[in-house]
Amino acid sequence: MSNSSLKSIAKKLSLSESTVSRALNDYKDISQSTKKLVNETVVELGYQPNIFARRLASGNPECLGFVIPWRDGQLNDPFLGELMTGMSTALTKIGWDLTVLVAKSFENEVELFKKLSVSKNLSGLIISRTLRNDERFKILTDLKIPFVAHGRSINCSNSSWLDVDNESAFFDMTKHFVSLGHRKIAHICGPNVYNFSIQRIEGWKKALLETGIQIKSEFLQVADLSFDGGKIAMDKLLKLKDLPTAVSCVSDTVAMGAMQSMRNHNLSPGKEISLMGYDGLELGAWIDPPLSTMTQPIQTVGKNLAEMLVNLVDGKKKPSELQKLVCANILRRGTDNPPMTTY
Amino acid sequence: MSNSSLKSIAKKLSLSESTVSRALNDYKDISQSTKKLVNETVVELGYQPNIFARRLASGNPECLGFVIPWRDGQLNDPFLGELMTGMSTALTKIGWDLTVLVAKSFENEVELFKKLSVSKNLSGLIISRTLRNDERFKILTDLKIPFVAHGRSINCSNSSWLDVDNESAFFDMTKHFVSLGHRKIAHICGPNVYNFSIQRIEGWKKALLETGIQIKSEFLQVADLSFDGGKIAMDKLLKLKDLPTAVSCVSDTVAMGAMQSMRNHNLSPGKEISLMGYDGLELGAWIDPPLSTMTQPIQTVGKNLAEMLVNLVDGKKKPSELQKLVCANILRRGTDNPPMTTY
DNA sequence: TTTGACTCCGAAAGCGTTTTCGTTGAAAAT
DNA sequence: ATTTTCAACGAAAACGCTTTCGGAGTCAAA
Repeated sequence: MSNSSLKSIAKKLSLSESTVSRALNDYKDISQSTKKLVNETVVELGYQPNIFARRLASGNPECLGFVIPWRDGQLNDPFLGELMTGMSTALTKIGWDLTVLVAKSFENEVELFKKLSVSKNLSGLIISRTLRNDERFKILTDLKIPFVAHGRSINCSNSSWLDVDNESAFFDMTKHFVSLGHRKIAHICGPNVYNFSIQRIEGWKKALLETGIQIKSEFLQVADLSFDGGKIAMDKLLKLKDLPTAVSCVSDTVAMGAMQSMRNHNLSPGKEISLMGYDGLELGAWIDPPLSTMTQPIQTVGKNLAEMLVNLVDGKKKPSELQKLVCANILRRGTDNPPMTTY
Repeated sequence: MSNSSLKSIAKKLSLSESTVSRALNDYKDISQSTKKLVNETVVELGYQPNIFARRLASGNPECLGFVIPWRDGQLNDPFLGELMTGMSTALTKIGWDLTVLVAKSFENEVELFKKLSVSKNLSGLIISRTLRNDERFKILTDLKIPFVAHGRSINCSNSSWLDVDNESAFFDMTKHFVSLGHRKIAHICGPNVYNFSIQRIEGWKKALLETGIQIKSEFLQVADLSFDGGKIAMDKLLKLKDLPTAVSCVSDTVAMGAMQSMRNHNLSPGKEISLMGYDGLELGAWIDPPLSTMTQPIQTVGKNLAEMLVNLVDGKKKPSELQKLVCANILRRGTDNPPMTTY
């Protein structure tokens, strides 16, 4: 039971090991009847292949690496669990493994890539937190390491990626404010090193443009992707003579900082000024008032990322053929309301 | 460079592969001089061993599995990233891998254990979210799978674990309230299926006992480990004729629910009633007023967990010799203050 | 009848390590 | 001078699977 090998199955069926192996791997030069026979004895003996022998012989590590994002020291990504669960469930189905890698810095990450390219311990890599101009795309491509990125970059057209449609998400959010009656809609964006920052700004702008609202440059504030960043940015907005009635925030964290700033100015979030975040953090529901936001199906994203990478490794698809955009959805909680005075 | 093997090193040094292998593994029947020579050519050729060949031959997977906690559907554990980073950094040092496993249910988890015990793909397991009476301890022991638990259980004395000293943490928290002048100190605990719930209650009780404060049963409220759970529990506390002046909460999440309840009753958290959470969630600092809490060094915990398991796998220690208690520290933010009226 | 095509399977050579066991030569002991 | 000891290394068999190649057998086409 515990130590069943190809040999034991072969002996039991009076077949050769190679036939059994090819039967298990669904080779076409094995008859259906023996395949059936082999599969039956496999379950009977509780056979599980030795993955290390298989990986050694086949040259395929059957193992995907997920590079834990390190930037900003913001390791406490609440989505990691869900994301990795999605990946893992997709992989266990086909008997592959998911291993995690950490890089403490950019240099560290590149060094890790180089090591991997010679050791070939991993079939492919999933990277995340992509930058506007992310060198990793070129580096990994040059090193011939198959990878798919969670997020896009300026130079990702020949690579494989999965991303949220940031632009349409913030287009939708802004349009939502418009439909509530808002006309003075500000946006707190993130640092422009991040690709999604730029795209989210674009979505906001596009919605205003389409609605015929003039884009006022003072209504666009850059913030660090942190609570304090959001607070500082909102402070600036509140110094304007002509205040916005709604604020679209690049992330929930930033939005919560913005809410803090509003309270400091004796304003009630969602009352004098509406606001929305992005990410769908659960904790946004725990504050008062609960933060409206936008969500995405993280677990599905993880599953897709893994599946895309497997297809890439198997050579079934080219990187440029594996690009996927998913949608975010508005989650109304409490901070998106009609303006108090209509203009 | 890319395809250097033991053979290439052996050829270059006019040694046999076996000698090179033993030199690399620091066998004592290899002279210091050749060891030095081998190690030099290793860096020169950029040699990296094929881990699959090594794992096949040695029979040691050199790979640890981390079972992602699934209970409560509460996958969004903000600590996962840090925890796994700690584990991974400890493992990369010795060339081991960390792979993640997910189980959707208890049955699913047991099934996974059984598979692992025959496939032997992993050297050992790290489990977390331990229950008061956690069957996994016995199951894994019976299956002879080396493991270390993040958290204790009633039957863990012969197993390896690492846990926070929950009792002294809540002892400290309660004593802290006492030193601020509080005498009416309630505790919102978690479901008693969790081991830490019981221990935290003990800490609270012990501190009251030592201070000579009578323990009132109505000052102990059970709550689900969620925002809503905390809210409901606090609602009950606020129905008492004799209100507490301080509330010790089993977790930050619960504490935030409690704060919501207080606001609903027109009470300001940290003013009429002080309260503290536990976990050190960053977001506790983002709300108003910022939540006082207790923290622990998660990354170190992850590192320790991995190191303990490696020692266990190597057979250097017995499970019962690998048990570690770490301390949590008070983090004052804003909700722990002296009582408004002294008694 | 011969040739060819096709199906199904076995033999055997890997994959790159580890590890046991035996051997060699030199130094130490007798 | 002979034996014993010991340090340092090589030979070779594993580890359990994959994959190429060729061969046997069957059947239809020539």
